[in-house]
Amino acid sequence: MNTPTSGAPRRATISDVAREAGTGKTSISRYLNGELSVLSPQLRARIEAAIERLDYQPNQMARGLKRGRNRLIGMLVADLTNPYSVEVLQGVEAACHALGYMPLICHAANEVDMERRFLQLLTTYRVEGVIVNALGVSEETLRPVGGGGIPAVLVDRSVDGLVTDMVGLDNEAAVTVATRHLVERGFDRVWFVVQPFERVSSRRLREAAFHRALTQYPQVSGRTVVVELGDADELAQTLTVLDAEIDAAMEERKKSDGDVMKPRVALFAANGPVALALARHLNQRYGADWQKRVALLSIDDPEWAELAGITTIRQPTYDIGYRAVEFLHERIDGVQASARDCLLPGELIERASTAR
Amino acid sequence: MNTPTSGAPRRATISDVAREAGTGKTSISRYLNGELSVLSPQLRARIEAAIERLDYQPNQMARGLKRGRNRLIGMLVADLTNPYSVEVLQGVEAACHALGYMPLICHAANEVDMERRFLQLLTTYRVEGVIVNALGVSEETLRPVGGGGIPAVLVDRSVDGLVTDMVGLDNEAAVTVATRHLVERGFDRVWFVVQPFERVSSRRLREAAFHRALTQYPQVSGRTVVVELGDADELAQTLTVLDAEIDAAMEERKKSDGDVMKPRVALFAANGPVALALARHLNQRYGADWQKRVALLSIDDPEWAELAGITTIRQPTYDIGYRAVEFLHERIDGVQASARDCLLPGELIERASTAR
DNA sequence: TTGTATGCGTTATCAT
DNA sequence: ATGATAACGCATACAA
Repeated sequence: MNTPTSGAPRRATISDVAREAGTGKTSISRYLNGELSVLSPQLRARIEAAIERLDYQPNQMARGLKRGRNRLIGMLVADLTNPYSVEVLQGVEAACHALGYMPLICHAANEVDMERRFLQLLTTYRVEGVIVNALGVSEETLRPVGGGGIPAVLVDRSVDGLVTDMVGLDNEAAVTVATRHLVERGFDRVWFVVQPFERVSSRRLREAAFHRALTQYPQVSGRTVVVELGDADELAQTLTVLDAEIDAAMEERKKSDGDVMKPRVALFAANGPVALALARHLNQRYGADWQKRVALLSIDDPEWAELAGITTIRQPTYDIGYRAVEFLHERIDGVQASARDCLLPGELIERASTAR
Repeated sequence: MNTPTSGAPRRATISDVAREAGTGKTSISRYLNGELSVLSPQLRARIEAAIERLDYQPNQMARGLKRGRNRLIGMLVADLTNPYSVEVLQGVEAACHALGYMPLICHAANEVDMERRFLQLLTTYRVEGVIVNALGVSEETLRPVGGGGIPAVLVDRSVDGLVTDMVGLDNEAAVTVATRHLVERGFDRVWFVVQPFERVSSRRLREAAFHRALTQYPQVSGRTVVVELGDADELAQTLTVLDAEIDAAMEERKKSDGDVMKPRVALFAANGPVALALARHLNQRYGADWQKRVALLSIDDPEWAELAGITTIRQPTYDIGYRAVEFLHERIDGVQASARDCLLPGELIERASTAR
């Protein structure tokens, strides 16, 4: 019977090492912090040996306590379920690695309570800064960071009343490119599908950009549909209006001499989760060949997009995360610039859905 | 011009509060730790006010240092890109919340170096335990945990030579059910597709279970195909043998009087990532209606599975994460049982791909 | 009921 | 070149 040997045998401390090496703690500390030049080779060797023997590992907590900085930064993610977040995270991790930080990843799981709780928690752990992908609901819950609190940089969305650095997609450009693409491909009815956008800056920006872009193409009719994800039934309900439109377009095509196989209606999903919801719905309603009736284009480029063959705007997620940490790093080092916005360009990935 | 006000104004300490409230630090400490009964209402009020005024928040680092426990546990994830991991994570988070832990999430991104580095890092931060979804490559890198080190519980896979609790899917049962399902649905050529499995226990178990299950059905021909994900070209290369088999089966069907629309070949993906790779490949080679030629069944039930209509075995991911933390909690509390394995049952989700 | 003193594991200051 | 010693912010044994 295998019994994991128990009872943490209390880890060695710096004092233990000092005793083992027959010297004072100061020298050990010096050794640990790379002040090698001031140590005699012999002492240095003894220390090395002692550390080895005791398998000593310095206690970061104690270090942080003394120094006043613990190299911890918080990363608050709204929804890890969204591939976008995970990709950003990879950029964050890479940058942290490069800059010597340890990211404390927190997952709010789309719950405002969680967001608040984690922010508070991060604060008590004295992280040196936070990079937050906010739910965007209330500036109130973000009170501890930014302005008066610890340095913060926002990702993807900004929060009203909170003045901080932020890095995200250049929504205006992305939406413009995407819309033009649809028009050029011959779609004359474009529906922009988005979650409730009043309180989330990126959604709001995208929606606004969509309408602005449309003014360029008077021959195209466009509209915004707001969907509340999460409840599949309610979603289907909301989308009946869309279904009707699609059916109508198909009828028209059949009557005229148009190419029935080429859809005129395009759905423009404001982000990946919306796109997935749409694809599921359409797939269920029209079957596997739903793309013959509607085109689907989405901001965000999740893994399944290629499989489904939908056109997307891929965000520079990795860079977004990386830049965010760089910004934060500067702030932590005390840089005193005014709040900066870093807008990175997206990339149009054209796939079968909107092909000629 | 908005300039984020700078220079952390040094957070208030317990001493500050004591001074502000005109008392000693002990009382503050008592207040913080809920020893309210021992405080006079008046003092208590003064403390409350002082804390409020100074916006005081206890320093967890210092707390942990003193107490010897910081309520931190490490969560080492092999690959956050895999929806499985994220789902497990949600269970972990919920359990942590319930039990008063703060999970320190680390993402190894499939890199052994990262795994080692994070383990080391977690150790220096003196986490009270770790739950690890190991890469499984080497027991060596996991040396600091388990047996002699800090309490650990493994998720999804165990590691040779490392004796610890582990919780994951009941692979044997899952594969048995899945295989039987395929056979009952009339597939007589089943390919089990899996990543290199020698060193990853869950893959190994699944592969073995597949062959064991097959012995029940002599009329079915089955084989294992090993694929190395990540390199699409090499993958396609490897799968040519599969393509040939599929084509051949189709030919046979055409010649005989069988129903050409019903595939006889089924692919059994050992996990979600493999399934996605397969779907992409097939989609590219045979077009959107590839499911008419091959069926696809997968362990893991990612979001896109429903969209694609493939049959899956859904893992009880949330529970896995939750149980893992519970196990860890017991270990931290000093429970001295022998290493436990917790095998949770999967659930067959039948979709169009394998429908009659 | 309240406060004092000591120590957790480190680093920084100041001697030697 | 090396080593006492005093903090860091907090909790606790003990005294009052």
